[in-house]
Amino acid sequence: MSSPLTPLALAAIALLVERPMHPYEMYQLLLERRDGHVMKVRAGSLYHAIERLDRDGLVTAVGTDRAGNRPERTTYALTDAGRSALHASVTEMLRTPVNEFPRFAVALNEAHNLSLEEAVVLFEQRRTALDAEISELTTIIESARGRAVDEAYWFVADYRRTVLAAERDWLDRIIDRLRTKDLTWPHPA
Amino acid sequence: MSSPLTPLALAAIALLVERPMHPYEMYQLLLERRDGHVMKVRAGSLYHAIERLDRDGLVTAVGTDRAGNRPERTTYALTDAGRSALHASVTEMLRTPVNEFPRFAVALNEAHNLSLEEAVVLFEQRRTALDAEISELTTIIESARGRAVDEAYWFVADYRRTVLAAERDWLDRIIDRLRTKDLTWPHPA
DNA sequence: TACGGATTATTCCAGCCGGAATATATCGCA
DNA sequence: TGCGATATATTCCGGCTGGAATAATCCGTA
Repeated sequence: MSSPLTPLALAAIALLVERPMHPYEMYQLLLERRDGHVMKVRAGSLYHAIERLDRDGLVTAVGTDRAGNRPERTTYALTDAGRSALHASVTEMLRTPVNEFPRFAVALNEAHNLSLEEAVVLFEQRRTALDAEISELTTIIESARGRAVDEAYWFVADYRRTVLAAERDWLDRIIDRLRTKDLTWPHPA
Repeated sequence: MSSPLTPLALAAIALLVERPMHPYEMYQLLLERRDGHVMKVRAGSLYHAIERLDRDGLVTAVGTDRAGNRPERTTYALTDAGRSALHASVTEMLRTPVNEFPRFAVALNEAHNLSLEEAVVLFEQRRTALDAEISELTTIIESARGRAVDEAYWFVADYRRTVLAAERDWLDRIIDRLRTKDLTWPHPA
């Protein structure tokens, strides 16, 4: 019926599987659980996402409460349609790879606008930055292992690390081949 | 001054390095050169992008011509500011890795909402689809090699293939571990 | 030569995102 | 007890994307 759920919409629905809550509570939980590593978590976007879910009948307002004179908080609950949408979305997103056009590929495609020397330096800098990210992910993974968390809750970190490591290794090969002039480069700009 | 160039804006500027042209001509060239493999090429977005580049002084209208009674076509040329912006953007995009939050990672993060059996099937289907994409990329690479094109013009395909292969290998390991129950899965929904 | 379909070329609109603005309440501390 | 800083909670607005609408011309063909 509707287009596939946006990441934030999916996350919101997944939280409502646990229990009804209001948007700001979801926002806090997403930050606490470090979902920011996997998607962009912005309060503004979250409110918009929930508004759409409500409009489309995937969640429903179950009441408002008010603490002090703060704005009313609307509590939302999951509907059956929402539960199906979660299942359908996750299924589809796992099953089908889609090219999401990473910016790095765009840059590679235009890299010939730079000189070979410039490119080598930039590739080296990227390589270093990737190593740092990979280390961070390793720390996260070790910590989760230590706390004996079910692997299904953190294997996304292992996935990310694997892919980043592959990019780093590719960069290493390219840098080496650029240095030895094994890889031909067009006349610099 | 302005925020980093969008992929389409970058591509437009890169085309104007060759010679001045009008938007539709850029659009055709982008399709011809298969830039659609690296970014989303939509005519509507391209016109918007060029409008912004013009507003920001990175390109400038150098005249209009008219063939028959068709709408006037405005030809654009690159400015010095545009040339610098191209260089700066490519430099920055090559140098600094940014997490772009791939949808697959989002789905992995919510995969525990499915049963282990469902997940295995979906992972297998994804694995198969990835193999097909990898083959396609290999064909493209072989063809470019055969035509002795400078490698800098197609190494983005090699990059994509490398990353996809890493994802496939990761999936293979996960599928195997799920089958042998080596990887623990939370109580299914 | 009349017609339909593809090509050429651009504009428009609705949707999503995200930074900023807004407004109140609470807490630490001097 | 008064003050600023931070947390709570939501709304707003501007920007980018992309599908659809629009419109004229060209081309093949019957």
